[in-house]
Amino acid sequence: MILNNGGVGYKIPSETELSVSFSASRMTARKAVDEIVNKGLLKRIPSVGTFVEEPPAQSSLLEIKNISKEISARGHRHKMTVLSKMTLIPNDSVAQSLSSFNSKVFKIVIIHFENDIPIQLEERYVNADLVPNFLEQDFSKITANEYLSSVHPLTDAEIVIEAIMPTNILKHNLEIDEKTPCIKVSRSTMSNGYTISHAILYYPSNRYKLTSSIHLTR
Amino acid sequence: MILNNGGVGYKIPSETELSVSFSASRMTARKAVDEIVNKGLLKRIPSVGTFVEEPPAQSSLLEIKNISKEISARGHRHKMTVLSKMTLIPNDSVAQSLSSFNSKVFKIVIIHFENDIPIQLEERYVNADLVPNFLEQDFSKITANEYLSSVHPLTDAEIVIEAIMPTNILKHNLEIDEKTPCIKVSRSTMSNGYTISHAILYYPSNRYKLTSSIHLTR
DNA sequence: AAGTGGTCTAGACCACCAG
DNA sequence: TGGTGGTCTAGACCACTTT
Repeated sequence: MILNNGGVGYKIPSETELSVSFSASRMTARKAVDEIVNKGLLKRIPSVGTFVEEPPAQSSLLEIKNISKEISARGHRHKMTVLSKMTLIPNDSVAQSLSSFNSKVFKIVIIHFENDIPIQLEERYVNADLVPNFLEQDFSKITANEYLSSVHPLTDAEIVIEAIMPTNILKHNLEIDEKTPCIKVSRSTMSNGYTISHAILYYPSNRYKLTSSIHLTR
Repeated sequence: MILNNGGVGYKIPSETELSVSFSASRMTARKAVDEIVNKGLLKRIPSVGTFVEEPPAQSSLLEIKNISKEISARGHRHKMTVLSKMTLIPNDSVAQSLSSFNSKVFKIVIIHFENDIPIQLEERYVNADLVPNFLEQDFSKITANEYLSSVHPLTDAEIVIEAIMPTNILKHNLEIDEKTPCIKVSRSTMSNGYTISHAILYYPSNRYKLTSSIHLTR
C-alpha cells in the first residue's frame, strides 16, 4: 500500500520516486496516480507535490435514501402497500436494461405512505438471477432497497430526474389531480459491475421535495 | 478540424494516422482523442476503430456544475441572455435567506440556451457584501456560478428539487406551453459559513433531465 | 539550484478483430 | 495477416515553486 503512511495532507512520493519504487516508467506511475486523482482522493499541486485529499463527502448529491427512515426521522408513520408482484420475461426496454444474460425479471409496484398519505409510487425491476429470493421478502418490514443492498452492496448508481404530468395510474394511487406534476426519479443500482435493480420512483410535487446537502471538508 | 468529414458513425483515422497527420507522437494523438472520448463524442472499439457518437442526449448532474461546459460537452452551442439585473433591499423571503447582516442583495435573471433553444431560467440572488462586483461581470463570458466560485470557493450547498407547473414568465421565456411541467432546483451555496448565493433554476422537463452518477470507491 | 508536476517523443509489445 | 486500440518504456524539455 502506497498511502498508508499518511492521512489527509500527506505528501505522496514524487512521480519520479514512484516510478523507481515500482520499477515502472514515470508515465505509468503518473497514470496510476491519475486514477486516484480523478476519484478525488489525491490532489496535484504543480511544482509542489501530490497530496492526500479528504474523500469527497458528497459522494453524490442525491444519496440513496431510505424512505422509511426518512419518514420516521420526521416523526411520522411510514406504511407501504404492495400493489403488484410479478415475474416477467424481459421484453420491454426497462426490463432488458438490467438483464443481459438472465431470463427472468421480478417486477414489484409499491406505494409508500407518510401518515396515510401517499407520497411515493415505486416501480421496481430486479434481476432475478442475482436476487432470486426478492419476491419472498416481507416488504412491510424491509424496504426493497434495504433488502437489495443487504444482498448486493451498492457500488454504483445512475439517477435521472424528470418532471412529468401524472398518468391515470399515478393520479389514482397518489391521490392527486391531473394538474399536479410529479417528480420522476429513475435509478439504476449496480453492484460490482452487475445491474441489480432499476427503480422508477414517482413523487407528487405538492407533498414531496427531493433535498440534498453537500458539505465539502476542505 | 479533425471530424468535419463525417457525422455520427464516422470512423476517424486511426491513432497512428492521426499522429502522422499532426506530426505528433501516437501518445499525444491518443491523448487528444481521449479528451473527446471522455466528453462522450467519440467511442473507441478495440481492434476496430474510433467512431463519432451521438452527443449524449441528456447529461447534466446534480453536482454543482457548469451549464456552459455541460452544453459544449454535448457538442452544442451555449448562449445566455441576461433578462434583468438589479440591486434590492432584502425584504422578501428569498433575499432574506442569504442576508444575515448585509443591507443589499443583487438579483439577476438569466436564460440559458442550448443551440438557441431555452433550457434553463436562472434566478439568482447574491450577497452584495460578500461579492460586491458581481453585477459588473460579463455573463456572456463567465457563468454566474463560475464567477462566484472563483471569488468564494464552495464549501457547502443545499439543494431542493421540485416539479412545478410553469408560471406565465416561465412559459414565455422557456417557450413551453402550460401543460409542460418544469423541474425547479433551489440551491443555496455557502462558503466558510456564509451564504454566498441562492439560485433558483427552472428546466423545461421536455428538454432537460437532471442526471447524476454515483461511483463508490471502496 | 533542485525538485515538482505537465507535457511530449519515438519507439515497443500485446490482444483482439477483420478479411 | 495486417490494422486497431490498450499499454508501457526511457528518456526529454518546460514552467513553476521552494530553499
